[in-house]
Order: sequence, then C-alpha cells, then structure tokens
Amino acid sequence: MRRRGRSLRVGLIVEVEAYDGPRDLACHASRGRTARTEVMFGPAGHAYVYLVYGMHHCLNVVTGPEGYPAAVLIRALALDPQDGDEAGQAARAAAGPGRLTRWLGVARAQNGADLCDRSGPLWIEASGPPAPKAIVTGPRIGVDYAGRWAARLWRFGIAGHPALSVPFARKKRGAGPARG
DNA sequence: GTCCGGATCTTT
DNA sequence: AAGATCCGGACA
Repeated sequence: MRRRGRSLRVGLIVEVEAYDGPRDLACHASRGRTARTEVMFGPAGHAYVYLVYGMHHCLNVVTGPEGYPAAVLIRALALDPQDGDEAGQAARAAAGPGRLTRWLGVARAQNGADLCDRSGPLWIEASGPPAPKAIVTGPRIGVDYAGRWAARLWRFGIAGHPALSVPFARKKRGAGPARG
C-alpha cells in the first residue's frame, strides 16, 4: 500500500526474491556494512530502497533478525483493476522491480520506512486473497556474478500469474524449453 | 579522486 | 541488441 496525500495505490505482491545475509554474494550486504545497506542490518519490516543501473529504484523488505542483513526484493505487483486504464496494461504496470517502484512512486526517500505502519506512506498488510497454493521458484534475476549463490532457487512467484516480470522456466516436459 | 559495473527497462 | 544514466564500493 502506498499513500501520497489523498491517493492510495494498492497492489498484491506476486513475485519476490530472497537475499540472505553476508555470505550470499548476490546480497548487497555481502560487501560489508555501508551507508547504503545500513537498513538491512536493522530490524525487520522496514524498507530497503536503492538505485540500480543509475535509473531504477528497487524496493526490498528487511527480514532478518537485527544485525543480520537479509531482505526480500519485491519484483512484481498485481494491481487492483481500477488502478489501471485497461486490464492488460494494469497487469504489467508493476511487473518488474523498477516498474513497480515507479508505479508506487517509491524512491530513496522511502528507504527505512516502517512497512508495518498502516498510517505511514508505505506499508504491507495481509489483507489480500488467500495465499495461492501454486508457487513457482527459480534462480534470481541478474545475479550471475554471484557464483554458486546464483544457482539458488530464491525467486518465488505465483504460478502462471500474468504480472510476473520474467517467465519462470517450466518443468521439463519432453524436449524442455530452453528459456530464451 | 578515479574507475568500474550493476537485484532494469525501453527502444531499435 | 544496445543505450540510458549515476551511485556505491574498491582502489589509490
């Protein structure tokens, strides 16, 4: 949930990635505790927002116990249909970590925001539809540099959801599709 | 101070 | 297939 003045934007989280602690080479905190990663070392439930590629912001939820840097990257939201012009466009407006921060209007000003505070500018609540049974997993996106950590299946999504950012490789079936 | 490269998206 | 675009982190 994102509130700016009188406007409220609501999305359902449909895709995430886990970044787990100082040993995970894909986790920013693996290079030590710095000003940027500071909030990841703080208490869980706060927002870790950073800039990638010089142009896109990414929104993470700090998850570990205090002092242990871990976070979950929110990669895609499904939108309330009334928030989009057209059903098809709404489905993709927040598909992808950079897209969703743009759609929410989240940037570094929201770094450290308390995501459990429903009276704040940005928060998460468990008020959506029941958790889906079918969750698909895959390797995290864009972290090939992370050695063996890149192979961990730490990307999670709701199976078949139209708002997923990048397709999940399907289970082998005959001549398995090499993802292209 | 300087340099390098990225948890992406859009356009060709 | 490649450009946009800039900060954080590593080195000096």
